[in-house]
Amino acid sequence: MSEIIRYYNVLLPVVNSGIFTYSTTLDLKIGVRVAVDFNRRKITGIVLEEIEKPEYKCKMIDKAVDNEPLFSKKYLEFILKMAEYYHSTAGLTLYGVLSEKLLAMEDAEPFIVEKTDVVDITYTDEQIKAINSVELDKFSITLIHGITGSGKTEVYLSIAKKVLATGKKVLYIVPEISLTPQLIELVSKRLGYQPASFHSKVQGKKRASAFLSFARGEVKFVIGARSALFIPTKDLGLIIIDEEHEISYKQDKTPTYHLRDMAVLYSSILNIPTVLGSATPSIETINNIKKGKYNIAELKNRPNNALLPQIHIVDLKRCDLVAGVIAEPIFDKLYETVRKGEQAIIFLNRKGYSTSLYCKSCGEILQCDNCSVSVVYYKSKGVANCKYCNTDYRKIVCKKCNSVEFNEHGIGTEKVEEILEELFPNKVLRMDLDNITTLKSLKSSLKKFESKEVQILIGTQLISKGLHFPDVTFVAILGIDNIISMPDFRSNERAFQQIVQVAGRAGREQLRGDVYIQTVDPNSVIFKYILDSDNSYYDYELDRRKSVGYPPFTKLIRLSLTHTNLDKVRDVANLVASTLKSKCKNITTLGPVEDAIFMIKKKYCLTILLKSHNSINLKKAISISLEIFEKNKTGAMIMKVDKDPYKF
DNA sequence: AGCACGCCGACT
DNA sequence: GTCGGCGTGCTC
Repeated sequence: MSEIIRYYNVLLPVVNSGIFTYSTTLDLKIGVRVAVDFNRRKITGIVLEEIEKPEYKCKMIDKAVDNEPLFSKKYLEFILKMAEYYHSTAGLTLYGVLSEKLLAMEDAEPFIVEKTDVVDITYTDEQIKAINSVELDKFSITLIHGITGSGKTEVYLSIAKKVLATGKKVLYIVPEISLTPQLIELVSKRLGYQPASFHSKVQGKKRASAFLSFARGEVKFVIGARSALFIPTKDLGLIIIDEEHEISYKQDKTPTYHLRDMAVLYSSILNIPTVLGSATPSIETINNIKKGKYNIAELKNRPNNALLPQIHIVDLKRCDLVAGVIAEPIFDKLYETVRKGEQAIIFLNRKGYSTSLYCKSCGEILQCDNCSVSVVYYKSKGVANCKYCNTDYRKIVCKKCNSVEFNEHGIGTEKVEEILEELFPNKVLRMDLDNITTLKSLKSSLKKFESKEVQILIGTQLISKGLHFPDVTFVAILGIDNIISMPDFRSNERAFQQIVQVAGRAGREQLRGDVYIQTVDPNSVIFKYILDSDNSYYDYELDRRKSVGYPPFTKLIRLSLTHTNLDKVRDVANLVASTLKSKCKNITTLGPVEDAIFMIKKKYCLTILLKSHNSINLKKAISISLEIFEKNKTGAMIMKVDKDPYKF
């Protein structure tokens, strides 16, 4: 008797649809991984469904990797819906969220969970109310809107413990790995064991082990970055998203998904709760609360009755600068803080020594050879660097007049460090992505500041959130004008969030904090709302977005076209835009326009922006665009479709 | 995205 | 006569 041949659709981590049919004599369950031959290479895919014998010829499955499904049906449904939402393909989406390597991994060491001592705390009434407001046995989204230092983490962990008690698993997502040393310690104290962590710095065997152990349900609690959402966790019962407003939750490269939105989608499919937390929620989330889609619980006080810091706006036009960098009133206050033996944080959103260099003889600004941006000067390394293509320029020569003498312009953290080190020797520490490259360097820097070995911490957004230092009483924000002046409809939201988050580092315990912000535009509307310290900012911003027709009141799609040949990419972009303008009158088509950074890595970048209230109309427009593009593109021309874009 | 095929210029 | 540059096309 001959064996029965079955046909399965297999999801492969490749572009185009990613769904291909293979035959086998095996009886396979949906969600098991299989090794197959695809276009002359061996890859691992996931069984999606059994189908009737197709008309075309299929290859045989080489072998089944798992006996029992590693991926649930709901997980696969999630990937398919995610692909649909972002106008992408299931194959490319899978490729983007799980590396081929991780997918192909056959076995890994079990993850070892280290036990720790449990330290319980008592909760405030507000915290108890927030904890009890989350319904645990069904889909719901709850925002914990708590001021900085109000103990949001304790609320998440208490909810997590309730879910863990039912045998289900918990995923805790944080925006940056920098938050985790202090956080992991706290989580261990509450749970009684070390949580597994999963992020880009966990690689190789450790990554495989964390992935597989969580997928098989052996690990109950994982702290991770964005990518952790895509571990096919067994019996997931709760997703926590800390700092839900963080823009780093939006992934730049394809698939350009937003972590928060995908967590909401996934938890609706799984029928489980998601808890969002922030002191400065995104406009999108506040709008969803107003529409009744999300719930909210508020924490308006700090547990130890610590007061929120006092905020002072300093007009740069009306005061002298110390070393050309820091407003004199801010410097005086810093001096006093150090003298009293307290600690200070100086926040500046630019790393390096100077943000640009210009020629002493002809005034030409030094630009990167491959990208249309000015290069950042690093005095300590003696190089100028382009942050887009990462080229280092060691010999710095003016392209226009061959001069080798340059002036610095625009201040970075390295320069602030140099100035303050001279004024306060051995009391200054700098933390940015240049000197914090490993978890070890992060931990040792944090320890230096925690132990009060140094009194002044200078840093970029790396230090803006989640860190808790009891003796910081003074915070200075130097570069807020850089954020406010960005040509982006979200720039004032970002400035608001940045100020409130950084300010929240001050006076978290007994000592009251002071926050000083220096700006050339003290009348900017943003400062009015920060000084008001209620939530009227959100009403103002929602009104403004509505009146100018921006998200969350419309949907945006950004088409970005790139190619080495400007004429060719411009022709195609013009053709796509003009076709949309004539064929899709029910949406607004803007552009094409040259990007703010017109050339990156020798490729020209053009943007077409699509805007509409109606996602079906947008969907139609995208398929028309893709069709026109595919017909007319030449060579390696790329058109990226970015739904709900964050960068312009 | 890979990967191979194929067509043309440069070099032994 | 052959090596290899990269434009083109395909993947059950």
